[in-house]
Formats: sequence, structure tokens, C-alpha cells
Amino acid sequence: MPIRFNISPGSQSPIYRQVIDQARLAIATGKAAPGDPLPSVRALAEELVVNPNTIAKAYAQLSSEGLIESHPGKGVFVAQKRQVYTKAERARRIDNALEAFLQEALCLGLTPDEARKLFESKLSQLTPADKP
Amino acid sequence: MPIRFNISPGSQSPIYRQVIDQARLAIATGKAAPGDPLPSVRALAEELVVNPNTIAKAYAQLSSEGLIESHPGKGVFVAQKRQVYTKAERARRIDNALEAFLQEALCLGLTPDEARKLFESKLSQLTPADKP
Amino acid sequence: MPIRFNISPGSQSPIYRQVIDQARLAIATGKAAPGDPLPSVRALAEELVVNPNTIAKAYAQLSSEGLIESHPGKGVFVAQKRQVYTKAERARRIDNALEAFLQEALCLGLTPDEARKLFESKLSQLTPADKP
Amino acid sequence: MPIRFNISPGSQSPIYRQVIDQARLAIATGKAAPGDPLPSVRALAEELVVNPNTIAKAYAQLSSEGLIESHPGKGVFVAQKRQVYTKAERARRIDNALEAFLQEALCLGLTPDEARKLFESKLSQLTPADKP
DNA sequence: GTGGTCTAGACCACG
DNA sequence: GTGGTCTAGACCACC
Repeated sequence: MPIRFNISPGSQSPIYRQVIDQARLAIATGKAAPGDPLPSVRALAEELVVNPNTIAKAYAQLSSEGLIESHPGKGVFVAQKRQVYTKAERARRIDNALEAFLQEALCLGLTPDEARKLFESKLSQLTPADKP
Repeated sequence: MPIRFNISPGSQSPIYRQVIDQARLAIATGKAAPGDPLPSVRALAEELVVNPNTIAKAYAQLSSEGLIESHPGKGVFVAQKRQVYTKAERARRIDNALEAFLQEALCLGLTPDEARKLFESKLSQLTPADKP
Repeated sequence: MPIRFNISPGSQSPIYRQVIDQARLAIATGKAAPGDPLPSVRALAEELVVNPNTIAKAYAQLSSEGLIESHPGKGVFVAQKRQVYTKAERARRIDNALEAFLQEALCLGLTPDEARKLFESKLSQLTPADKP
Repeated sequence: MPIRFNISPGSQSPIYRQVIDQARLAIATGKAAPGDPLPSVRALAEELVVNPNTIAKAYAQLSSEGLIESHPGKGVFVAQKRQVYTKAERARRIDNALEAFLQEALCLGLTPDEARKLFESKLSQLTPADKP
């Protein structure tokens, strides 16, 4: 299933980040399988009404991470899944992100139970299509 | 107990953010109590080998969030706890942080169950003395 | 309608405060509507003959108050209105400002009646187009 | 009636400012009449548990404004009331303070009516002892 | 000594 | 071009 992108220009994260994130998420959750095609840089740029440079930059980063592969003349495709970060690096990144969340939550007065509820709610919201 | 800061200059998040995050965490978890002094701008800048302005910026933001109070000529202190943001605003901020974490975690291949375990582990690590 | 800034370098309040105050007033009175662009940091700095950092600082604070949104690479815009502070926090801030005014007014010999008149006059001057 | 000072060390405004403001307010509202004595610098410093320099500075400014007079060897007294600012200067200062208050109030979502109520309430709170 | 403000100028990320 | 971060160093207000 080809990846569907939709960006919100008013979001806080820059456009190229949104593209990267959505691609990574689709690949990580299995919505996009190895070999699936991605829209071309210029097609996606036109569809999202953004600068082609922005898309190119996002694709370049995804490519450098080994998540997608560009075959000149044919198009861009989801690569064979493989680890790009070492185990330690993964753990470090995840721990950072988790700590940032809990720090924000506790700092703003959330109780552990409320944090738990939010967490479960968001988790189920993000993974319903994992194995449809 | 005075807050201990340590920054990693090579990190992705800017120095002033690291200072903010560490202070917020210490305050949120109760490691720093209202009235406790923070290191002076100049002292911390020297200790971390960064520009005093960088520390001042971090302190200014913490102050605007109502977490610390600066008394010119005296120093900077942890403030009395008070709710500054509306429920909606808090929800907005917490949701952002949570989404960032889950996005990162799922991208890096964590299963929902693994995420859950990490979450619980971190939560209990951060709130041991919550209600002693 | 774009916000017009003008500062008095000899004033008691710092430049960045003057910028903040004028922007807040323009937004509060509806002279600047959500989506309206603000002058770029560099452009305004040049116009007012001050350092760009000074403008950036003012914009950063307005942004933290949720009044404006900055989109790197695009510019700065008036944000959608939203309540950011709790009732208590708003009351705290408003009370401070009110006390400062009355303190000043009474100190300078204004009678309560004169203060009332001035207040009403300023109020109607600031809210002509409130409900057009 | 001699002026009673009481400062709150945790306040936002510096101590010397609080002393100045309270003296000005007492004089402006008539609570302290021309000729009334003020506590000596060192007595007040001891009473308020602050640095004598702080009090001396406040008295110096009040003195330079013509509100109090120091008679070496005798003490410090409220001066004969007289205008120290020109009419234009007074109007300008008052207008600034009023605009600051209304800007804050409107910006935080207060309706004109709510602002009016707050204003009246604060006004009556500050002037009950005007003519007791 | 403390923090607050401002300037000058650098480098990076974003579109 | 835009805004964001950081540095270096100045001056002021406060205690």
C-alpha cells in the first residue's frame, strides 16, 4: 500500500519533518511494505503545494537512513527493512523522548494515573491499523 | 537539595533547552523544593563552560512558566507551585510531548508492549518519592 | 492590517517590552487579526534601528504567550486566539497591572473621579470596533 | 500619622521600590501629612530586616522628588506637598500606566465590563482611608 | 556579588 | 530570504 502523505502547514514541526515522520511511521508500523512505491519528489511537492526542495530534502534523509531507496528513472521505493541505529543508540533516543514526555507531564501537574491513561489512549490511537 | 546540571554539548537539543529540561524535571519530581536556590547565572555558565546569556535565557523561560523566581541582586529560587496554564493549554503541550515520544518509539521498532514496559519503568523511576 | 511599531529609545521600559506591548495591544484590540503577518525580525530591527536579537526576544515572548506563531523560513504571524493562562494566573497578572496604574495615578494626585473618567475614556478608545 | 511600612521580600518589585511606593501612596492619599516623621534609615532597615543601603536609596529618591525632607540630626519628615512633575509629564505617566493595564486586561480576554468592575473594586480598596 | 538588557556578529535550519 | 541558537562583551539596577 503506497504511503499517503498529508501535512498541516500550520503545524509546529517543519514540513520536511512531517514528511519524514509520516514515512517512518508508515514503514515502522508496516502500513508500507518493502518495495512499495513513494510518490515522486515533484509529484508530492505539487500535491502538498510545497517547494520541491523540501520534499527532496526529506527523501534524502530517509534515504540516508536506509528506509527508502531511490532508483533513478524508476522512482522511489520503501527499502528492505533493516536496523539503522545500534541498539544503544535506539535505547538512548527512546529514553530521551520518554523522559521529555514524562517531564512535561509531571511538570504540568499530571498524576501518574492520568499519564498512564493518556499514554494508553494515544497508543491505541496510533496502532489500530498495525495488523488490520 | 540543589539541582545538579550536566549538559552534553553534542546533543541535538540546544544547551538552554537541556538546562530547562533538567530544572523542570528536578522541580516536577520534587528533587528541588520551593525556596531552594539555583546556581547563579554566572556560576552555572562557568561550570558548564557556556555563555552566561545561554543560562540566563533558560532561567528566563523557567521564570515565565512560573517554576522559578529571580530576585535581582539575590539570586534565583524555585517558586511555590502554581498552575499557570489552562487545562486546554496543558493538554496541548502534553499531547505534543506524548506524540513525539510514541512517534520516535514506534519508528524505532518498539512494539506497544515494549513501549508500555519502558513507560511504566520510567514512571516509577521518576515518582518514587511522590507520596512518601 | 499590519502592526505599526514605533519605539522611544529614551523610555523607561526596555525596547523589547515596548515591542511586546504594542503587539499585544494591536492584537487585543483586533487591529491585528489572526493570520496577519508581523514584520520580519530583521526588517523590524532595521526599521527601528535596533539589534535583531532585541526583536527576536520580543517575538519569542509573544510566541510563548500564544499570541503569535513563528514559522522558520516563512515568517511570524498573529495566532488564533486561545486561552493559555488559568483564571488565577490571569487574575494575578491583571491585578498587578491595575495596582501599578492606580498606584501611579493616586501618587500623582489624581482623585478617584478623575481616574474613573480617564479609565472610561481610554476604555472606549481601545474598544471601538469590539463588536462592530 | 507616621507612615507604616511593610514589605514582602517575595514580591516582584524590589524592596527599595516598595518603600518608595508605600511612602508615595501614604503621602498622596493624605494618610501621611506634611511634617509627619518617617522612621530613620537605620531603624527602618532593622525593622524590615534589609540592608540600610536599600532604605537610604529609597529615601534619597523620595527626597529628590521633593516628597520628604531630611533634617540631619532631627530625622526625616514628609515635605510640604508640591507638584514635582509638570502637567504634561503627569498626564504622560498616567496614560502609560493606564494603557499598560488595559492592554494586559484586554489581551487576557477581559470584557470592558469586567475591567470596569475590577477597576472600581480596586479603587475603593485603595481609597477607603482617604477621608476617614 | 546578583540578574536584566542590549549590541555585534557568527552559524545553522528551513523554504 | 526567514527565524533559532550561541558567543563575547558591554552597561545598568539591585543588594
